[in-house]
Amino acid sequence: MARVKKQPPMSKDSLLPLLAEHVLAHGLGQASLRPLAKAAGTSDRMLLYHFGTKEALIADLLAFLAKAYAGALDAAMGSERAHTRAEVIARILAQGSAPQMQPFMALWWEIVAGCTRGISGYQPAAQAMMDELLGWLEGQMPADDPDPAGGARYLLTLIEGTMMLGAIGHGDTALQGLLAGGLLPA
Amino acid sequence: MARVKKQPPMSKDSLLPLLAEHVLAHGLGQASLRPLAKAAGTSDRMLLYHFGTKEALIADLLAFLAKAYAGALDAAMGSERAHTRAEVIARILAQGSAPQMQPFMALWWEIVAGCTRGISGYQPAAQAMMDELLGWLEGQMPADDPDPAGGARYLLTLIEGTMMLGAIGHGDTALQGLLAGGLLPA
DNA sequence: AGAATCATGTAGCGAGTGCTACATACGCTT
DNA sequence: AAGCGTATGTAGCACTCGCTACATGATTCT
Repeated sequence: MARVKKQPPMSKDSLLPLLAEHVLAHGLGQASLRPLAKAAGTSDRMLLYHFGTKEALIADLLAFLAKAYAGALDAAMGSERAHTRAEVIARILAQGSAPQMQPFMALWWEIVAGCTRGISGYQPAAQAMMDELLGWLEGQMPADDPDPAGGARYLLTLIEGTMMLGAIGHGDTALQGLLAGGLLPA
Repeated sequence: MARVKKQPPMSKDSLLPLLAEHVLAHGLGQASLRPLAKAAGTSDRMLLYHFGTKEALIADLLAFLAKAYAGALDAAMGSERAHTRAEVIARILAQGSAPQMQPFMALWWEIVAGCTRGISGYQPAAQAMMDELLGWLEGQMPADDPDPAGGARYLLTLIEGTMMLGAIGHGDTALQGLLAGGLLPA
């Protein structure tokens, strides 16, 4: 008789992608155990069995999302360097508004808000994501840039400011600023 | 017989400052009716009586907070202009980390997150606050600045990026960036 | 004075929350 | 085969959530 392996054994590793998908789609703030469990095809009971606590689950989930973000960045990143700082900015802004990055952007501000409230697990994830982005930026800096490390940090600051202004519907303001700073082609 | 005016008549206007205080102290995400009511010395019943709905209450509250933020900015702002863009940045960063601004900063990221999730009432409040800050910045630009309007937007973008990186514990990164951009004294 | 409107208190509803107790099936070791 | 630890289902607890029904003082209008 064909033995049916009813369940491939369900572990943190098998659950996290499904949980991440749900959180990316529906937000971190409203994520409660039962909807999360439903999205992962299991029960709240099982989530707590595997993660111990909702708090621990969220912490694990954020760490997973940070890794997922790194992967998405890798996938979206072009390999050849840019020639000017303006070109770097243009690329990353284009990439930041790409559809597959949109859920991450929505999640990002929830994570930042969580950081300021001191919720455990948020800050490490946020820092990991920023480290990743900064690393990518450094790799993208023009070969002849006089100060690639400082320049990358400068651009990162501008980019994050632009993203925030975009999030609240002030994107024009940021673009005008970048223009005035000579960081966008006129 | 001395007639006791038991209650000065409790209206939206009298409630909002107390509600705002509670939200600034404890965060917007966790704000639920009963704790809010307790902070305002009344009951959830009465909050709904005056505001109709929690959603309406939050919208009113955000509008009130935007005005309060404008007031706090006015109070904190020096009247004389700066002489260089770097000086403008230094002033606003100092002012942004002032103690009386701290609760607003904590609240700010919750509002941004709410904007990205499309929650009603968040975006107008966020835009009002940014308009206020941008207005202040324009007034602070050096008198001999070649492009005060564009420059203010450029600085605003940098400042908001710096604030965000500071919020997640990446403040050093932003400062190094500003340094590399020539916007901080070395 | 009587009536109507406003303001407030008490009590509760139905839904959702994180989490737990208990029972029980499965697979492995001995 | 016996026993045992791991994985899972069922039920529920105590609590909070936004909100509402109902009653009742207080104020104002006619």
